[in-house]
Amino acid sequence: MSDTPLKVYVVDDDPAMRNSLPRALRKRGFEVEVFASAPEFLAQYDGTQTGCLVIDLRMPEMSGLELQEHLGSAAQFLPMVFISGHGGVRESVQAMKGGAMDFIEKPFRSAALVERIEAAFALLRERLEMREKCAELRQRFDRLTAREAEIVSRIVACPAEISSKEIGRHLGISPRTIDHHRARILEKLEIRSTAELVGLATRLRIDCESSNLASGLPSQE
Amino acid sequence: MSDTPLKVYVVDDDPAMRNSLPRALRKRGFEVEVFASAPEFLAQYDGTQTGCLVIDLRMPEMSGLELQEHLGSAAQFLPMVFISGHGGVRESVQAMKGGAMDFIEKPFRSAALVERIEAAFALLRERLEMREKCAELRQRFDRLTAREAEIVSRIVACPAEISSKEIGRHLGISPRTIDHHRARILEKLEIRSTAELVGLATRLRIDCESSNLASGLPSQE
DNA sequence: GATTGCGTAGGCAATTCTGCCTATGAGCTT
DNA sequence: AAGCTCATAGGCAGAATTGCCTACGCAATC
Repeated sequence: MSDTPLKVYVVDDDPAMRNSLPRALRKRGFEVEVFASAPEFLAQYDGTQTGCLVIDLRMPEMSGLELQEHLGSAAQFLPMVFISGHGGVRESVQAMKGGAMDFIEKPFRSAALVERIEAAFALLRERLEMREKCAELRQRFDRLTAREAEIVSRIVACPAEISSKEIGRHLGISPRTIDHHRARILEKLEIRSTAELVGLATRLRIDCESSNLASGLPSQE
Repeated sequence: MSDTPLKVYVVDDDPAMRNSLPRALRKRGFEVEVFASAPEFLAQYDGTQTGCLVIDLRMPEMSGLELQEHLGSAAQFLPMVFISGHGGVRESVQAMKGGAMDFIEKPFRSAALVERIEAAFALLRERLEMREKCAELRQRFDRLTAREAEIVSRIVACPAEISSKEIGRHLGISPRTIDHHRARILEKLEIRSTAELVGLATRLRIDCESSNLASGLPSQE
C-alpha cells in the first residue's frame, strides 16, 4: 500500500555510521530504522516489510552480500544500497548481479546516498504497484471453482476453440453446462466477454511470472 | 536467427590480450573477431550484429563504458563482459547498472571468462528469441489496414464492449461494416476468435514494451 | 482507362452466445 | 435432517457472430 510510509533500514556495524547516517536521512524527510547487524535486521523482519536497505558490505556476523542472498526474491521489495569501505570490484559486481540498486564507496556525500535511496524508492513503488495489481487479479481468479478455473485454462490455452460446444466436447460434458459456467466466470471476474477474460488472464500470467507471485494461476495445463 | 553462429567480439587496446584471448576462446569453440579500439569495432558495426562483447574497461580513444553508452539499447543484443586492469568499484558499478553481463578483473582464469561468455550467450539467445517472436507478431499486425488497426485498438483497449454494434456506434459507422472488418482482421492475423485477438495483442504489447521494439503497435489510442 | 485495394453497407442463413428460468444429485456443514 | 455450494443439464427467446454473397465510391497504380 502506498499509504505505508517508505522506510530506510540502515544496517551497519560501525557505530559512527549508525549515528550520522540516520541523522542525515531523517533531515531529508526519510523515516529510518537502524540495525547493528544483518541478523539483528532479520530478527525483526517478518517478510512483509518493504523499504530501502542501506547496508554495509563488510560486517562481522553476516555480510551484506550474505543478507542479500538470504533475502532471495523477497529482496524485490527491499531494494538495497550497499556501502563499502574496502570492498573490491568482485563484491560490488556480485552485489549488482544480485539485484542491488547501487553500491557506493566510503567516503560519500550524503546527497549522493539520498539520490540513490530516492531511486530505490521509485523502483520499489513500481514493484509494489505491480504486486498489488497482481494480487487484485489473483483474488478475483481465486473465487473460481475448480471446474470454472479449468474452463478458463482451456480458453486461455486455446482461444481459437472457445465455443461452448468445443469446450464441452473437450471436457466430455454438455455445452449447456459450459454456458452456465461461463456466466459464473464472467460474473465472478467482473468482466463482460470472453475476450476480456483472455486479456485479463494473459496479463495476469505475464505480469506474475515476472514477479515472485506466480503460483496458483490458472495453469497452462 | 539461431542459425547465425554467436560471435565473440574482443575489443582491447592491449596487443597481448588481442593475441592470447582469441586463441583461448577459439580453442573453446567460439568464433572470435578482434578489435584494437571501440571506434574500430563501431566502424564495422551495422546495428544488426549480435554476439558477446568482451571489452577492456580502459582504452585510449573510447572507454568500454563510453562504448556501452554509445550502443544504448542496441546493447541488448550485444551483452558485454568487461575486463578491467585497474578499474575501480565506481566503474564496475556503472557498467553493471548499464546492463553489463559481468565485470572481471585481471588477472583472470580463461575458464572464468568462458563461463561468463556462455552466460552471456544464454541471455542473448533468450533475447533474440523474444525479438523474433515479437517480429513475427508485428509482421502479422502490419498487414492490417488503418481502419482494421483502429478496430483492433478499440477491441484491445476496451474488451468489455466488443459487439459490432457498440464498435460501430463508437466509430460512427454501420455495425455491418465492423463485421466485415472483423472477418478481414481474423483472416489476416490467422486467428479464429476475438478472444484470441485480445490474447495476441496483449502479449504483443507486453512483450514489446519490454524490448526496444515497441513502435507502430496498435496504439492505446 | 482498367485494375486493384480499401472502406463503406446490406441480405440471408446457420450457428452461437446470453440471460433468465428450472432441476437433480453429490458432498459438506450446521 | 436441513441448508449450502457445486457440477450437471435442459428450455426458451433475444441478441450477436459468422460465412458467403453483392454493391458503390474513392484513390492509387499500372
